[in-house]
Amino acid sequence: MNGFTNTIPDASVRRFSLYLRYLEDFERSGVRSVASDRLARRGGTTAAQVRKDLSYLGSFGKRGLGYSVEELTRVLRSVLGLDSEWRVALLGAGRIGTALFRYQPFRDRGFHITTVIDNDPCKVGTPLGDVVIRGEDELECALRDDRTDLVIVAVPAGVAQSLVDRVVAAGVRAVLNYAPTQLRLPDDVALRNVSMLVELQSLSYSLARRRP
Amino acid sequence: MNGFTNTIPDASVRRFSLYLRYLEDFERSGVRSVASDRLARRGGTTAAQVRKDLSYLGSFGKRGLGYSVEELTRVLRSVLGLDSEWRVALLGAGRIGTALFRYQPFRDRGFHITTVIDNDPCKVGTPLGDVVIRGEDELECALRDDRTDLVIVAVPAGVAQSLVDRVVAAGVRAVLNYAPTQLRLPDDVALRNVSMLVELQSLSYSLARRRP
DNA sequence: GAGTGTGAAGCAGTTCACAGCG
DNA sequence: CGCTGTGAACTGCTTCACACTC
Repeated sequence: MNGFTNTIPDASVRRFSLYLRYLEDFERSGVRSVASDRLARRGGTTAAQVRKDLSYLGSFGKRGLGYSVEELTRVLRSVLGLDSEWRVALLGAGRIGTALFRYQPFRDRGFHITTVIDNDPCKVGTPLGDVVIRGEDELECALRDDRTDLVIVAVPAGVAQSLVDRVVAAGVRAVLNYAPTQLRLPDDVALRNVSMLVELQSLSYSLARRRP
Repeated sequence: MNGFTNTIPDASVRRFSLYLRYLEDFERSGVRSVASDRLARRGGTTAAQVRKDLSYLGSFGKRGLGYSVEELTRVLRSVLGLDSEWRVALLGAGRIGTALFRYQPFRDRGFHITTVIDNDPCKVGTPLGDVVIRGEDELECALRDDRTDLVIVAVPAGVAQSLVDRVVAAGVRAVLNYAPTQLRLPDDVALRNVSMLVELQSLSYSLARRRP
């Protein structure tokens, strides 16, 4: 592995998150070193897959032994950008938004929700945890003042696009979208869609196939 | 297309959900007929992709014209199993669980949450919407009585596996997992994982790459 | 003419298999 | 000897290109 200018497949990056999760479990149970096939069994992949994924990051496995849990954890954290504290704005303080706001794993990983925006006048000015909910009209200045890196969209489909346009114009370069709509963004903005309905419907597809 | 015994790629099935969403928008705005490149532009794919996907379902486009919005909607609904009413059990009535319970798009699509299970004694016996929360000990009989087709897991990672083992033993064949853990299931049980952390971390990966 | 349906080509991610290091 | 790291083969999704139909 030349160690630079490589493009890591998206699928591998997503698996890094999973490996990290397992490694933290291993670390907690005092395991110091782990081989690719153990990681694979834990995560439902294959040993070759694990090694290929990790080889994108360099080569720090010990042959005949495996990977140092501590070292691999550190590398994955760093690659995934979990060394930095990311400043996150949450758009929408409805049920989904609130649940995300309080979701502990986000906080544990250094994602700090510093801004919450909602257009309901009853909510504006009230606190959500340690943050005061602000109105839509304050969007731009909130993003600027809080130096927002990343936005989580949890508003109804109808208003998502126009809000996100403003977010992008304000310079944010990463969007996690929970709204059930396809957002149009410039190419240089990273976008991830989480569609609960797509997942659920792909399950009902398998159920429907199963008993014809 | 021979119309039978074909395996539709998973990626296509997931796009079906998206196409359906767009078609419903089109239907609402009175559009009767839609060409592949219009669907593609709406969803950020290519026209060839749309046609290939739809060709798995048979061939009912009109050459020179496009697809009937009404017909295509009906076909996609049927393929995705949205004609049936699915009976869903929700495990975990915490913040995530509650938000999912009330999530309107699920209800609109015929996913009916008929059972809610939580192990918090304070919650057991209290209502969540139109359903009374039941204790963990009632899991098996609840699944049986309600003839559950599908289970949504929204409990902490630590208890997810053991609960799901019981769910599978009770005959449920589809699981939507929101718990941040890798579940081990028999091959004949359909599983979809939704990991909010994986998505968020893949965004922080792109952010970290961007400004080295 | 406009737009579908589809083999064939292209490409990306996965798996294999083995040389090489600890 | 065990397990990594990796080119090479493979698999499966995507894109292309064009014959065909309305």
